[in-house]
Amino acid sequence: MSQTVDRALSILPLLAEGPADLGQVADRLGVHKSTALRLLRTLHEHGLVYRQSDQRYRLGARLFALAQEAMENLDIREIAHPHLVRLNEDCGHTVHLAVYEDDEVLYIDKVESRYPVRMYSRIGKPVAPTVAAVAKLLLADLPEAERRALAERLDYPQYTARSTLNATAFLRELEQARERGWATDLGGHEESINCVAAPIRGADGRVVAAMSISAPNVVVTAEELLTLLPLVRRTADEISGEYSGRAPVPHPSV
Amino acid sequence: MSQTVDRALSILPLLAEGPADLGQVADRLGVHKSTALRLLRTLHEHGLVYRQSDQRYRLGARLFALAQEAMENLDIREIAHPHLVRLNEDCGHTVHLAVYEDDEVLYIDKVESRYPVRMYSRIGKPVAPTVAAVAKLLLADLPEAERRALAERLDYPQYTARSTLNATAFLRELEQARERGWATDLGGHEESINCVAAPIRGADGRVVAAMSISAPNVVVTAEELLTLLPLVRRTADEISGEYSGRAPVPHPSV
DNA sequence: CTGGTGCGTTGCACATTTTGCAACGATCGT
DNA sequence: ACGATCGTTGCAAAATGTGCAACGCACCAG
Repeated sequence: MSQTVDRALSILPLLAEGPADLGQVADRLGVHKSTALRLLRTLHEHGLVYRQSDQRYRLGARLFALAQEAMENLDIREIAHPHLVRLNEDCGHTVHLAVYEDDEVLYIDKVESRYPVRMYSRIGKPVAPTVAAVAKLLLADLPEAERRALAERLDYPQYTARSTLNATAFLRELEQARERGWATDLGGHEESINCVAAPIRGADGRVVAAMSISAPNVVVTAEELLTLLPLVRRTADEISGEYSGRAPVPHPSV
Repeated sequence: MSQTVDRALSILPLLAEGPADLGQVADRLGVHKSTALRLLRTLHEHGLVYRQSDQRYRLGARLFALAQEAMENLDIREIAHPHLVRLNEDCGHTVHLAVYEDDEVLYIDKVESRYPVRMYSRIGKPVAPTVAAVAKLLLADLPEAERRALAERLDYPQYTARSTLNATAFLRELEQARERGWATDLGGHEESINCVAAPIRGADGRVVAAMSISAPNVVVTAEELLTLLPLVRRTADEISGEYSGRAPVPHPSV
């Protein structure tokens, strides 16, 4: 807990909301203007913050570069990508890859169903953890204590009538996902969108990532989407096998 | 210039190279392990750094989220995107959107080619400033003093036989780009890839971004690509108009 | 043209924060 | 089971960051 660094880093989410001038930053940090100035200067030297022509500050270019490099270093992503593309070619729907990290679930790769890509557009954005199919699989694999603590800590926004209601219901869903080895989100986030997801496991059997197929009701019904489940699970298992370094892996004995 | 913050931020590019343990971080920072530990802890609390299961550190999730939000707040990008998509539909090639910021040129949007052969580039990745067509336009608009200083400061890697040779040649290219209002990269970065680019201007006439079409020789020759120049320029002008506020935009006049 | 207001910026003295040390504890491999 | 390696903690010294007050500058109104 370094106070100075803590203050400096607090500026970043603040600027993520939009550009701000020195006074605003100082106010929201609760420090003197001169202090805020020095912090901003340091951030600026590192390219994390940019000073636009009207002298206001906003997030800087290096942030993109860093996020980019970080992404490239995720080897699950490297390995999985060709499989995701192939799955997309087979079924035509949107394919997602997600990981869990520090109370958050986030997409790290995506293959669009519609146009030839606009990659990284939503990649990196945190996912609604209580409803997303991939989130259920990732959280279901946490140690029980942590899982329960997290379930209590989360909010349960009612995006739709089918959204997960509360911690109890959520834990039940996680249990089911863990037993079955797959999960769904049937209109829990957006009324007309369904997903089916399968876990990707490392050599030790722990879930390291999860992938899903998403499609709107207008294209395929939930029942039709469920028929793709074997395809998703097979793809996930192939990725698991490759990630573990071994040849195609057997079914996790459940 | 805050020493503590400076050290903490220096950790980020270091971890961007790949995961590292505490000792490695401390060594490369030139500080004591306990110091590095506290810095890493602070970064961790802010989600910029993640501690993986083997206890090594790597860049964290919030970095993605921040980069994401920063991207969404760039209104040039918002405005330009549909135009880029349309241009891509018309010509089929890869379309890029780039901005200049603090000595760096970087892509902030991209629409992939419909052709199987795609060029390698990534949103958020810094662009080779001495050869890229978009870079020439962006740098050509800098004030003369700054432009010359920058030209001297840059390296001139000889990616190919056609890469810009040195500062003098570069400044000449910038001058030409400024006069013509467009620029090209004919095999200057990768032997077989050509680009044509046009500038996007704000209400005051300053160049705020640049866009380009890129295509490999095997798909279209440089001459053929140049025939698309009017299309690129028209699209760029449309975006300029909309960005400047005086154009068919959602909100009517007030 | 002039006086005033709001903003970013600088030098400085104080003290709070950070630092390196050394010792502890855990984990892993032999 | 033992030693080596790595992460972690408390503490005293001091280096660093902090707030203050004054300055410069641009913009606006009188």
